Order: sequence, then structure tokens, then C-alpha cells
Amino acid sequence: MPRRIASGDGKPRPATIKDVARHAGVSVATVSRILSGTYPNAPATRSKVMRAVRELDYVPNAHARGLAGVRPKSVAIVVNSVISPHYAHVAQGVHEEAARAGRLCIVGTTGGDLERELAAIQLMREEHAEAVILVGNVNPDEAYRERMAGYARALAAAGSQLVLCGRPPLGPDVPAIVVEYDNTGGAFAATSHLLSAGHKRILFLGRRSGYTTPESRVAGYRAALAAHGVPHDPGLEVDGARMVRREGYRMMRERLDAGPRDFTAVFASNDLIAAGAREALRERGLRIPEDVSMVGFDDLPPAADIDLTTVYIPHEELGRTAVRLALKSETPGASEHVLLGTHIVVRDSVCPNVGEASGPD
Amino acid sequence: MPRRIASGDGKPRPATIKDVARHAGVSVATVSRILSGTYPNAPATRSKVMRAVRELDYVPNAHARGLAGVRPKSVAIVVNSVISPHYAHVAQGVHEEAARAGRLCIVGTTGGDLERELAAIQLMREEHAEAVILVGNVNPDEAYRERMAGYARALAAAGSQLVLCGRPPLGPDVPAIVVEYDNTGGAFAATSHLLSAGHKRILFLGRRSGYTTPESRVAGYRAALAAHGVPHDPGLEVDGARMVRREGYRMMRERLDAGPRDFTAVFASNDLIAAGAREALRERGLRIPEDVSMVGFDDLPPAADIDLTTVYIPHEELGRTAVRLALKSETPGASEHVLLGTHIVVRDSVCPNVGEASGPD
DNA sequence: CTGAAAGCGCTTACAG
DNA sequence: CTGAAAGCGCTTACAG
Repeated sequence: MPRRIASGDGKPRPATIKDVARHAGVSVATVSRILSGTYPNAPATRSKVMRAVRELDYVPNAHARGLAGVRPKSVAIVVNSVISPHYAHVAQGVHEEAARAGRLCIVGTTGGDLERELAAIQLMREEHAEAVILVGNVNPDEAYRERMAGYARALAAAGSQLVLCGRPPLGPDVPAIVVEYDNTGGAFAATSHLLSAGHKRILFLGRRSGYTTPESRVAGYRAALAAHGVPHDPGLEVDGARMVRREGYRMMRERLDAGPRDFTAVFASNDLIAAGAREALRERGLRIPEDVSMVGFDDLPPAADIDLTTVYIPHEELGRTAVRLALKSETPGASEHVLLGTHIVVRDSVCPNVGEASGPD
Repeated sequence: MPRRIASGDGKPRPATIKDVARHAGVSVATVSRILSGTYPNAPATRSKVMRAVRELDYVPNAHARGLAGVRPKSVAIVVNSVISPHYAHVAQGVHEEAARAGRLCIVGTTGGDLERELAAIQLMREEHAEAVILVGNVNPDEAYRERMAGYARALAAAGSQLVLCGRPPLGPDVPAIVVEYDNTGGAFAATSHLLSAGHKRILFLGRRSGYTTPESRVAGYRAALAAHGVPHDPGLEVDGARMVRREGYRMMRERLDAGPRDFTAVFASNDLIAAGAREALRERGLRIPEDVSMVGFDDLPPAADIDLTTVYIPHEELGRTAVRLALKSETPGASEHVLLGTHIVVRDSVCPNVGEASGPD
């Protein structure tokens, strides 16, 4: 049982470096040096000090240490929500790499609210986090770019580093590290997979104008159509408000209600949308893949449960890379751009097209 | 564009309170008081100071503030992994409540590793987190109890507070807040639901001796059998190593391989296990609920996708309550015990038993 | 290899 | 309502 120091009024208070020094019969400078482990020291002194540390259950005060100029041991991540599977997996990667480097993770959630994002960044600046990682889908309009440039410069000035994860770069004059993954390539592969099975009428579910993630997936979809010489019908691109299950259900439901089915396959902009769309199809007695083929994006838990062919994103690798690059860069305010690959994962949601569905031609 | 202070060597450095004071023509004490907002102050002075703060983009240094004795603005949570849906939802609740209270969240992941748990707690002590929340299933043996008692006392001594979430209390002499939910009651309701549908041979999938979560669910299962006058057959309780999908698959698969089916219904100790077991059943052509009825526990995402009747746990409420109680308690090292309710959520995974399965009698 | 002392950026009695 | 000064617990040149 470690002893506790009693202050004047008898209440226990945590031991300080002074207590340790007194206990070990050395100066505080010596204790500090021995604990830092980067100075030469006499073994006898060393063991005296370590013994005192153990006996007093001494834990250094991170605030004092931070004030005295030592780089703090924390990285920060800001996400919309920690229950979104994609964010959770990226965060998991961040945690792993942070733990490996002996860093603590500060996590901020915004719920998509700008006020909360600002407040989170502010608190992280106060804490002097070594890096601040922002992740996820955004609409990179002028206001967004200015906000990010402001964050980047403020963090750099404070010796920290802004990292953008799954977002586009901000431009050469903004000090930020960017870790992206290949949305367009993945969407190209997914669409090609359907095209190779003979599908020509492929519904794209979940377009959202202005937002980087769905837009780059639509781009891959269109590129694949073009590459296979299949005409592009804008009427097959369905808009969705958010990339969630319920939206997938709504979009498919409304499509089926609107008239005779004019597609044989579906490319859902993510797995959650695929799961929702699948439910709407089943309510009409349409099975996957016998009646309709479907491909998703993300390769997150729902995909395995519904046997969905989808596109794998290196979620955790994104988080690990973000931390690795941020901690590596000696100079705060570094700029770097990394693009990680994606690939298709084949399950059982695509059948060859036997030409049932009627096109508008 | 905020001005940046240039230090001697020309590199920008973040503004300090001194810069603000000089810029506003007042003393640092005045700036400090105005920013704290808890002292009387002259409106004219106030606006001068706020203007300087804005123009210099001043952010207070949390380390200096912490050192000077102000309670830090962070709560900490320690979980096995952030991608486990249960942990993620509890964490979401913690974040919400923390954000509401203007606190930052420090999140530690342990991967179930004791070394990492210890390291995380240590770092959180260094950071002087206001509360440290530990969540999840454990085997509360002597070593565990001693470890927790040590954490609790060390945190209390440092003015912080240990909170146990979904874990049993440690005893009256240990300063910890405990927020539990009703596992046994939920399991009783789930089992009763199956019994009411006429099932008598109910497989319990995922017993794990010594671990609090599965053990209290088994207890509810047994209590329900007893209450309904159905004989308890220990042979219907199947052991599982971890509460994951793959284990559910393995347990069901081995059970079906071992001989003729001797149950008409399944109570899975959580939804993931239910999803895995369902897959094994389907491989044998057994459908839910036509051939086998099934009930799970958690009411997390997989449940809706597989139409599973299950037990709802107030995951997020657990996290919110943990933070609320911890921040409320003025005296660090408070003791408190809260038990939140659970309830059954009926979907489409239970049919009346028509007496197909053969019991051992 | 070790110690005495300055300083990091705040807050808060203590005076006025 | 405001200012001068001590002090929080460390680290690190500066001496020796």
C-alpha cells in the first residue's frame, strides 16, 4: 500500500516531485533527470529515487510538465459521432497507434454542429494536443476552407498539427496533413463488377451534391459506365440526405412506388444505405441477388450479416497513418498528402443479368 | 485574421495572458478575472479585454490553468475497444454529457490488456481528469478488486473520481460511483417471453463463468425457468469464450453437429452471438422464427437487420449518468450506486412452440 | 554526475 | 473594481 502524503489539514494529497526528492535524499533536479531517463545518472541514486517513486505512488503532474515546456502526450480526434461504424473504426486505429506511442487520446464529438466543432478545437488547443485529427465527409465550400485554414494555422503556431482524414487537401499554403482513401477507384471497381455481370441499368443510391464522399463515389460510378460503353442515365442517380440506413430504405421505397422497376442492379453509396434499400426490396418480395443485384461501400459490420459484396476501406489504417504522420513530422505545421487504396470484397449479392428489367429504350 | 505574436527569433508563438494584458492596457490579474467571469468588472475594461482576446486569438493554456489550481475540464473513459457497439454507445453518452458540461473527453482503449489499462489510468492521473469511467464486463476476482480499489483511492486522493459502468460495486470502503443496468431482470423478461410462447427447451448461448455480464444473464434465465415451473437442464447452457459473433456461430454449429436438435428456442447472451448462431442455423436450413425461436440482448444495430427480439439496454444513458454523477459529486471519492432498467423489444424472431423438438424425457 | 535557481502561464489571496 | 506578487509542480540551462 503506497503511503500518501498528508497535507497540513490531514487530507491526503498526491505526492509531488519535492516529496520524492526529500524521501530519496536528493534534489528535485535529480529526480526529474532520472525520471526523464535521458541524462547520465549513478545507479545508486537511481534506485533510491525509483524506490521513493514507488513508495509514494508518485505520478508526475502533466500540467506542470506541460508548462515547463515538455511536449504533451496526447493526440486529439474530432468526429461527428463515435457510434458511426466508420468513425469508430478510424478512431480505433488512432487509439492503437497512439497507445503504441505512449500517447493519450482526446476525442471530441460534434454531432455535425459547427459550434461544437469550434469548441472542441478550442479545448484541444488549450490542452496543447500534439495533433488534431478531423475525420469524415464534408461539403468543402468557401466557409469550410476558411475555417480549416484558420484551425491549421492556429494549431501550427501552437506547435501542433492539423490532420484531415478522408477529406480533400486544402491547398499548398495551408499547413495540414491529409490522409485520404480512394473513393473513386473503389466505386469504379464496384460498378465494373456489376457491369461485368451484364447489368446495364444500375441505380446509384445516395448522391449528395457538394459532399466529397458521395460525389467521388458517383464519379467512379460514371467513369465505370463510360469505360464499359454503357450510356449514363442521370435518372438512375438518386439523391439522399444522409448516408444512413433509413435514407436507403426511403430512397428505394420511393423508387419502387414511383413506377415499374427500371434497374437490375443497385450501387449503394455505403453499406448502411444498402441495408436499408434491401429492406425496402424485401417488403416488395424482391430478393438479393436473385431479383436485384447490389453492391455497397465500406465493408463494415452490416455487410457480412446481409452477405453484401462491397468495397473495403482501410478504416483503421487511416487512423493509424494519421497518427504516425503527425507524430513523425518534427516541424509543426507540416504538409503531406497520402492516398490509401480500396478494394472490392465479393460476397453473395450479385447475379448475372438475365435481362428481365426493362430499360426506357 | 488574428495577429500572431512574434517571439525574438521571429517565429509566431501563441499569445499569452501577458500579451492580452499589454494589448488591452490592464494587468494580467484583470484579464484573468474577466475571462473567468466570476468577478465584478467594469464594462469598459471588459470590452477592452475581450477585444484584445479576439485580436490576438488568445486561447488560455490549460496546463498553466491546471497548475494554478483550477479544476481541469476533462473526463476520461476506459474501454476495451471503441468499435464494440456497446462501448461505442456508452462512450457516445459520455461525450454528449461531457460536451454539455463543457468538458473534453479522454478515451483510453485497453484491448483487454492489463498493462494498457494501467498505463491509461496512469496517464489520466497525470492529466488530472475530473473523473475516470471504466466500462464493461469483467471477472471480479480478488486481483481485480484490489486493482480497482487502488485506482479508486489514488484518484480520490488526486481530487478525481472513479466510476464503474456496467460493473458490480467494490464494497463500502472503496470510493467509487457505480452505474449498472439490470441484466438479470432483462434476461428474466427475455426468457419469460420464450416460455410464454410455449417453449420449454431453451438453449442459453454464451455462458462464461466468473464474468459478471453473462453470469447475471444466466441467473435471469434460470430464475425465469423456475418461475414458470420449467425444469432447468444444465445441458442447455453452452459456454462461450467471448461475446462476439464468431463465438455464436461456433457454439451453435458445434451444438448442431453434436446430435439431434434438443431445443426449440435460443436465448443468446447478446445480439452478436445471436447473429452468429443465426448464421449457423441457416447453414442447416433452419429458419428463424419458423424452425427455431431466438431472443438476444443489447438491442444494437445487428438486431434490427436480423429482426431479432431482444433486450434493450440504456447504453447511452449509462454514459450520461456516469458523467452526471461524477461531475455532481463535490467531494472527490464519492460512493454511489445506480441501477438502470432494461426492457424487452419485440421484433420477429419468436413463434409459438408447436412441440416439434424432442426433450430428453 | 548533482544542486540551486529561473521560468513556463496561469489564479488568487492580499492590499488598496 | 484593479494591481503587485506569491505560488502551483515541473524542466533545464548554468555552475560545479
